Amino acid sequence: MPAPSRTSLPERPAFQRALLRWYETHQRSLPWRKNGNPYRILVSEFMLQQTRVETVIPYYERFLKRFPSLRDLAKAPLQEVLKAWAGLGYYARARNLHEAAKAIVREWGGKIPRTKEELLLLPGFGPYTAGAVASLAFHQPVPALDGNAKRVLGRLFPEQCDFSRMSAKKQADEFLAGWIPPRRAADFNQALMDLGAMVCIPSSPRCTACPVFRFCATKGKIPKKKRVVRKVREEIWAVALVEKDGKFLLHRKEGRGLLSGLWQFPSVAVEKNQGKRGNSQDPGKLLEKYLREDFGLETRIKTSLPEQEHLFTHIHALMKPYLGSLAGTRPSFPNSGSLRWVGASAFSRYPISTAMCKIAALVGS
DNA sequence: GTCCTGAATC
DNA sequence: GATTCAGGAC
Repeated sequence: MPAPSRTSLPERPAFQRALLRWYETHQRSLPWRKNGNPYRILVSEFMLQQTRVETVIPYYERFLKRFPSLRDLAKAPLQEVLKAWAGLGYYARARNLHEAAKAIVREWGGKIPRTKEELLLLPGFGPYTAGAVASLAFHQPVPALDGNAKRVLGRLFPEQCDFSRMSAKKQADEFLAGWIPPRRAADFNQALMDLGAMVCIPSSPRCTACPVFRFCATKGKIPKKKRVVRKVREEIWAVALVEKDGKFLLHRKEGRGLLSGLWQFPSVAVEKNQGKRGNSQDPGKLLEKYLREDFGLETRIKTSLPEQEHLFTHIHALMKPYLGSLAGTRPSFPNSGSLRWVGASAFSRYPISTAMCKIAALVGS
């Protein structure tokens, strides 16, 4: 393969010195940076996928108290892991982290693999997370390009690191590999990310505070970011608050889709174009039908409660909550694995999404 | 395309 | 109050 282009680029040692010197005095003080513990770094990197530092910190602290070691995490039930994750979003990350911990115990004797290639084989590890753990925890000289670092490189070296081009992604990775000081890989990668977070910010970068301004090709000129037009679909969810003796029916969502593994009040999607040609779309009736067919429960859905809205990346959900009760003469009282009667004060013992917490709040929690 | 949430900004 | 933004893996 051709060597990365090194023509018309700054002296690497000078660039590295400038960046590392800045990092020594300006680095962010983050809980997972305190003692270089690979497990703590691994947990933080999973939480930091698609999630901002300030959001992660309280979850991180609680998670580490609950699962102090990789083996603690590996032997815990998924439900416990999800409970510690509830509210943080992107719950596949929690599943992947749990699966990865189990795989590391099973296949690596509980020792986190040290190389990017080995880490990439584990669930939930993509190029960034594998590079981050390999470099930050094990000081391997490999790239770890998060959104911040990509923006920094895209501005510093737009020719070599044009991340708008798909084909250039690999090229940029190889380019960066040649710039990592072999003995300071962790500091160098973190310096790029911190620079992106604090100085080379998305809009109005603070170029006067930049330690590598003299190496920068664009001098803060913001490259036009491609507008990501994502289409959001509107959904209406009928949500059943079935009450019995002060307890409510909770249901664990199965599968691998949206909010799977988390507990919710039994819900069904309602067609939007209701009312036309009498296609029975009364939310209450739909819920009764759903509860009867899927859980064998005869219920009476009654009062409607105030609608709640929740916005996901790709779904704009309007939740219509209804109070209901059991109707059958037989006391059907399912407390199976995925169906429970739970008092409002005990909701917090279950992993419940932020969306469903809005519903839970209606009946006091 | 699917998967989430909270903060920033209009 | 509604929209945008920020952040990776599969």
